[in-house]
Amino acid sequence: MTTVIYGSDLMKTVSPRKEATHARIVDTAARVIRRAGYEGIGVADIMKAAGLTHGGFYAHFASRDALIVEAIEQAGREGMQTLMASTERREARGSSPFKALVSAYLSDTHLSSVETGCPIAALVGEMPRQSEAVQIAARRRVMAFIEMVRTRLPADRAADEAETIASTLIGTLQIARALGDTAQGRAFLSGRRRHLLASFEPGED
Amino acid sequence: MTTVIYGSDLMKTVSPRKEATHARIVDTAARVIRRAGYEGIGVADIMKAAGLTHGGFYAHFASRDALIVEAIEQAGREGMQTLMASTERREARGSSPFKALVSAYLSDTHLSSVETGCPIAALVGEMPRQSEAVQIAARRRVMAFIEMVRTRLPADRAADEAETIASTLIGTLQIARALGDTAQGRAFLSGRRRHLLASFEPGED
DNA sequence: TGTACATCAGTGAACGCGCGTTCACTGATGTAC
DNA sequence: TGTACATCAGTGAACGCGCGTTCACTGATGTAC
Repeated sequence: MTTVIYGSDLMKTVSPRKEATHARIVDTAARVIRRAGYEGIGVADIMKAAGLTHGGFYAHFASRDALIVEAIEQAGREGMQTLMASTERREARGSSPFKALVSAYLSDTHLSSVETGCPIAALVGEMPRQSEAVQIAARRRVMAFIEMVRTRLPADRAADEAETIASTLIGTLQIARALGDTAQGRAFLSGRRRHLLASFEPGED
Repeated sequence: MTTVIYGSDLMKTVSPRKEATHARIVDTAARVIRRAGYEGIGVADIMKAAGLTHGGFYAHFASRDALIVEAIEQAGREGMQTLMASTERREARGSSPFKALVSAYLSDTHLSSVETGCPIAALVGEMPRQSEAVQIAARRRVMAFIEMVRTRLPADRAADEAETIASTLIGTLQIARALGDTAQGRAFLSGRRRHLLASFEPGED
């Protein structure tokens, strides 16, 4: 009778070399999964992109699904960091926290950089079709995103507006990307950006 | 030198029986594609579900991709009809056109019925990865949805608000579905529904 | 410091399977006289 | 109305291919004395 804790490294010591390789595979997968989707992430392709052969995969992960779980967590962390960096640059230039967030999320840069951008916008539609373990990891990312939006809401807004704003941001980016990284997609995005910034905090900044 | 018009039946007469079979395959595909995604739609599975064997497929479609194009068009028509029916029932009970639309789109019924619901919410995230022909068909559905929202906007709202509302509706439904057809997903959905209905047309109806 | 051995990360061939597509065919339906 | 033939919708075996996974192996790194 043993207790198994998924994703934990309890009772196992891993060499620094193996740890680095593992991180390299996950980093690669975190990029590929956003570009190509849950079904576009193949074991052999990922390993090749990480400079390895496919046979070694199962020394690092119990299954393809286990990699996907780690890839989502990594993509979530990385996407949030990138977004925060972009948001803070805008704040430094004088935007309010909320406006900085909206214009960072709905920026042309974010439109083009699917691989390094928000994994929720890239993957939310496919989430209901994933295994339970993957869904749990993905839901955590959704909740984290909503909480981040909440911390940046203007003071006069009700806290439960965060969920609606989060939905709007994600839906808008997805539609803009569906229209293409073209004049049409960029026009859609900038129209929504202007409109959202104007409807919140009117007359300010 | 001949002019080929894709998707057209020009110069070809098709028997009523074959036409009916064709429609049956497309109907099946339009449901499966919303549930299982672009990659979840397999030639053999679709044919089996339509009561046929897979070999006959290519008498009806030039390729799997050609089926997908027709499936999107069918899903778009069907999803829009279903939504309009549900919206009009709400109008008949006294809702404004806009409120009726929002509460129909963000209804618990729509949350559960992926197979017969809005194909944009089901598929928009995968659109950028599709063939050009599929993307064109899908973009047309997106534009049609936005135009439908526009016709139902409250009189005091700027016409360009339709794009933002459409994005919010689609993003909200997707996130609710990602949270699951459970208490959590339904709570998310009803919270957004209430919030949206309150923020538009405040004090009315 | 040097030798002998154990451990371990990564290799590459092989597996079974399901996919999209092709094609020779069959049996039912439609047409000509 | 009946017969002979042509057309045509759908069948089912077969194809080449790429997938996730397994496994015996190799060569490099670490450890003991």
